[in-house]
Amino acid sequence: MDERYDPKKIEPFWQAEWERAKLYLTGQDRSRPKFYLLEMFPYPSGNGLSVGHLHNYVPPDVVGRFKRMTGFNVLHPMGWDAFGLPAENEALLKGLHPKQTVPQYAANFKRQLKLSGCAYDWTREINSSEPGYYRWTQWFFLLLHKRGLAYRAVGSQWWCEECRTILANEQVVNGCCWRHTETPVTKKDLEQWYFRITAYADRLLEDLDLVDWPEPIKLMQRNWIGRSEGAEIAFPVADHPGKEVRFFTTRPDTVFGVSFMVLAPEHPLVAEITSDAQRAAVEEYVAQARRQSEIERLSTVKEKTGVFTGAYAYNPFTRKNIPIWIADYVLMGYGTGAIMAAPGEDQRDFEFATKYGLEIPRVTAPLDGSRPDPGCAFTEHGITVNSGFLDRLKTADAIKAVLRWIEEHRIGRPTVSYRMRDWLISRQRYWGAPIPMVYCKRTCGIVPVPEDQLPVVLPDMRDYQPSGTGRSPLANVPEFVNTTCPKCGGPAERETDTLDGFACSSWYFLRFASPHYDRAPFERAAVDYWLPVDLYVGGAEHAVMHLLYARMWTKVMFDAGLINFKEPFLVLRNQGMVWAADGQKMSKSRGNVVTPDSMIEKYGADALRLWELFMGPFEEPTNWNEDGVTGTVRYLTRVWTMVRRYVEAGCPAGSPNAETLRRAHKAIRTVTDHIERQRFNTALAALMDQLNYAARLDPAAIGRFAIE
RNA sequence: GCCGAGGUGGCGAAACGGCAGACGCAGUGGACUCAAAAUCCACCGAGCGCAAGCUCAUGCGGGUUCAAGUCCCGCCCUCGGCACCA
Repeated sequence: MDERYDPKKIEPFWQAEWERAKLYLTGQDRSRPKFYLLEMFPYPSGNGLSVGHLHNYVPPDVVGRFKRMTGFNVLHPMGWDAFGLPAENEALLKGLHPKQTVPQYAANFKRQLKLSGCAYDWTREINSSEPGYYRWTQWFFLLLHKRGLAYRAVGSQWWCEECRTILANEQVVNGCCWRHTETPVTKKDLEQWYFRITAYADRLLEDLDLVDWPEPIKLMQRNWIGRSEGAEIAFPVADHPGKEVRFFTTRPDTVFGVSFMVLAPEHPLVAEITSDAQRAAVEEYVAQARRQSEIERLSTVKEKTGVFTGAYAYNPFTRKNIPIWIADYVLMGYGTGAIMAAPGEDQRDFEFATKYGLEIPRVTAPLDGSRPDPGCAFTEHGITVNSGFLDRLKTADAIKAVLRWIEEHRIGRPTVSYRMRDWLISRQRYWGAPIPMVYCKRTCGIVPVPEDQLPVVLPDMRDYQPSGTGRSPLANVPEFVNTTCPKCGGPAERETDTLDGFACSSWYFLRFASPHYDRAPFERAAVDYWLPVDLYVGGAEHAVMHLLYARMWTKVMFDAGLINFKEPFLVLRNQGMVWAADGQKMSKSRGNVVTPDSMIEKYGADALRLWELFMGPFEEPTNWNEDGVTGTVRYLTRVWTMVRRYVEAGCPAGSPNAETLRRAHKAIRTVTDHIERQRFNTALAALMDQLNYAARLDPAAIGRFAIE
């Protein structure tokens, strides 16, 4: 044995030894308990992994090793989220092709993870951009289509001018594209494919109770889904027989206080009811609202604007005609795109009414008998007043009474509204799984590609730049586009949009159970054994993207009888973000990136790994600071020295005294407990404490027991 | 604006309502060395004291309790999320 602790000698030797002994292959003995450990699979970037990324991989790796050593069959795989905007944008920026960059970058990630001593079963490596994988992503599209959960619709949708593609709502962050955080998104009208995630809104909400996730993440999902109970009611439009304004409200008890109505500028009724006198002003306002980017809309959030349409609606409760306005504070995408305005009880309506001199009736009085503040709306529940048959009822009872009334008079019904919209999955981009649909030119219309004809292979294209016209670059490949209808054999064209990259990551956790299976996306028996994931680790930034989508797909598969569980990730933990030493994001352009390679060169992989654990609490954000690595190097050196003394003493069997035994047991208990609760920093502290004690003892006094 | 997380030594941080600061980093003194590095030993929140010890300390102000970093009420600050959702 060497004199000194020298990681440069030890680590390559043992890493080669692990590989030779196939030590980290997934256990196959199904009589053992299983543990499926998964980190969110990364998109392979040319920048390689930083020590910040490693904070996502090393602590879970410790859990995996711990579980393996305590008798579990561990599935701990790794793969590449290779399709989608991040990979394609990076390749475009470098003037390269993702078909070359992705495998190259993935190989580098793999090299770094191995260098860092992470114990993955690399025989299960997957890459979502390979036909053997995306074949099944397409298969899932067909499954959703078959189940009525994929549909095509025209709509005004978010468009990123940088990415030159439509984005889903979840992928718009602060009014900007999630990949280009400085580029405001704009609206574009296109016919697009959607997944009906809203059909799962209630189950996505309820089943959050089944999982052990960080509360803030659950809350973000609840808010994103945004369930509201209320009523949908229709008021007739005066002088337009048969026309009515349908609206959603959560406060039907305030109907007697409705003094005007507001439509979203995009509302289809606007063109039909606008009076000649108001037409010019209305059209000008609609055009201006359309031009506005999301950012501009947000920046003017305080000041309400709108225009009178010249039309009136009839309020059957007050039996008065009330003016219909348009305003961009009413959103076409929520409810019905129209509201009843109760300015006495809604602050937004109050501000609007104040600005445009509209009537502000008061129909809810505070419970304590005081008068509402005349300077703002009274938005709390209270006692209904000035409201005919609702007078003197408490808000909750008034709501019930109105619901009965509107159902009796057939002008409305109780209903539930959600903020979440359907998931728009068409991308006008090259680097994704082609949507497996065909448009028959003659008779059959939209036809799904038969399952046995999958994959619809992504054609090779040298020039894969997004066009910006709203059509995917695939539209420029006639051999791809022109095909025959699978139904009638007549001439047909393929769908040229590709699937959102988040489709790939909505089922990858299943693929790892049987990554090479080629008769279905997964082998049922393997999935029944391994799934759901027991510990899932990744960043909180995916709270309402990947995590929501993957939950939805899981429920679809459950409904289709493909799997027997409802939630894919039983336990979720978010590692804290590691910022650079300067408190900023680690990035090449800022020159503040620290790579695992350089750290390992200086201190060794084990010292780096321990420091990743010891830096601070796993789930807390932190700034990178490598001063403390000295401590973990020292710790490893002391362990080395102690073991060497023990070996030099001839490995005595030893006879530990009661105190030594007590301490050893306590340390084992603490370390076990803390690893299981992801308290890696304190688990290591307990080990250091134990070393401080044991290092003072005579080797003969402790024996193998305390050393181990 | 709304929702959430957090605020403890010079620094990273610990702490079932029970001796605040475990474990480390940095620092100070010592041993070893011609010397340095490494290693080992001791000290290491602030103030007073030769010392035993005393006093003050967990963002601020109140409260509950034999006992509060921890529980309750009201503020301040930092970070994260949502952002006119009717």
